[in-house]
Amino acid sequence: MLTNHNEKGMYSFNIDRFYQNYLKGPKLFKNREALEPSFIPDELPHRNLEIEKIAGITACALKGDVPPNFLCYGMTGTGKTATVRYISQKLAQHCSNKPPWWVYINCTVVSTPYRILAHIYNTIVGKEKIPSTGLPKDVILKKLLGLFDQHIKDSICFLVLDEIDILIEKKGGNEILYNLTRLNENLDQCRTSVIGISNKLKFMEFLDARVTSNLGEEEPIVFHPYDANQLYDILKLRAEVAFKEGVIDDGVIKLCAGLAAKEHGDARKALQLLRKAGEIAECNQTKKIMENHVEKAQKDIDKDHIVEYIFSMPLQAKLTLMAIFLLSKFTKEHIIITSGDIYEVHSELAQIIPNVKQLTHRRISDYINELALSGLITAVTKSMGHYGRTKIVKLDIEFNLIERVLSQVKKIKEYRLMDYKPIILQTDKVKIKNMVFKKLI
DNA sequence: TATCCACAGGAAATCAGGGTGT
DNA sequence: ACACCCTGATTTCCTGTGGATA
Repeated sequence: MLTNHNEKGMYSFNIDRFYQNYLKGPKLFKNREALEPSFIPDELPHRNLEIEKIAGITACALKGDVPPNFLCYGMTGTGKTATVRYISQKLAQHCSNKPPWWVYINCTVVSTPYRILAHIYNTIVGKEKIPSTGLPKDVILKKLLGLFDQHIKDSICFLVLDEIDILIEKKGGNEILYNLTRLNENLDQCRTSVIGISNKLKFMEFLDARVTSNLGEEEPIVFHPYDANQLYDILKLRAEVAFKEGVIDDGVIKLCAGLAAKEHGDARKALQLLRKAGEIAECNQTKKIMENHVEKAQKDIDKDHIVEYIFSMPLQAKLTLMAIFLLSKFTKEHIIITSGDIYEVHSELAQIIPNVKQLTHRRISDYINELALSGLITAVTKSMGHYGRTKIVKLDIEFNLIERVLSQVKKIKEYRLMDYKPIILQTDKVKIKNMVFKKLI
């Protein structure tokens, strides 16, 4: 990422010269898409066992029979989605009559029962026929059944539910899965089959017994993380497609593979690393991708994730983070920040910005948990004995980075919150409490 | 040893904002 | 205009709790 100049205007970036030089520089990429997560290569190394199993389960679709529902487990970047997509391509190639339909549903994006039904319907029709809200669920289900029989006559439709675990956490999740897994009972002309893809191995425990029996007809297929050597093979193949000849050495690919292997063998991450390294090298106008580009890429990716994540949070979550930031900013010693403090400061901030509601303890508590889950902060519940039970919160990423990101948030900039000193910190309340707490810890 | 603090965090209710069909 | 639907954010109500202190 290129640095923007800040409000003090010390650094200014000449975009025209940058583009001119960039165009003059060497071109490293041949086919950048090959490093995208959506890209399906001609072969998937080290997933033979999984491919074999899924092919076995789904083969009967070729003869017009209904494949059983099944599940794929494995951590992010272990090739679950890619394998399923790969199978779908191959199946279509070998189908003599009507190839099966495939509807992909990413449950992080399409995350409610209503929207899943609407998404399936709209995908099959190819148009936005069902509105984003408004109709009763059972009405849509009926419409969908009608559509299946009409539109997919004498064929099979695979419903792929990616990140299916997200669904279970929400209310109505079990119900929609139950409905989807027994669609066939209400269909005459067409048959459906559900493929669930999950990151969490434990998610079956949260399923209803009725759903488990529908979905667990087959042994789940487990995708194990890649090791460094396997990641190397994957990267090597993709790099050959993505980069021009001689642009990247084996050593650099090995480095990417090694770094990604440390993070539970995530192939998606490895590919991202490789692409970013290529982009950095291209920006630097070097002819080859070097190891230092990979190192820089690694740092950039981490930072980009953080920045992107913070920007994507709702305003109230940003203000909660802001409260934590201010608490750590205005206290010289290493102070102990509790959920109570955060609530107080957040309330102050909410009063400064018009049309921002002051939230309850309960809600702030949830936001703190979300921030902790995302890795921006650490929050540990601790009992202070007579002084009650609370959460002790600590910022977990670079102070400067948080400062930089938060200061770009519109409302925070508009109301000059970066320099705001919370009233609670102007009293001795926090200080006194901290003296007691420090002794206890 | 009972007490009591300052919350944690689950469950259900409520509200607002998007929509529908009649 | 009206009754009703779905969703996401938040509130309300609630019970639970670790351990210093009286």
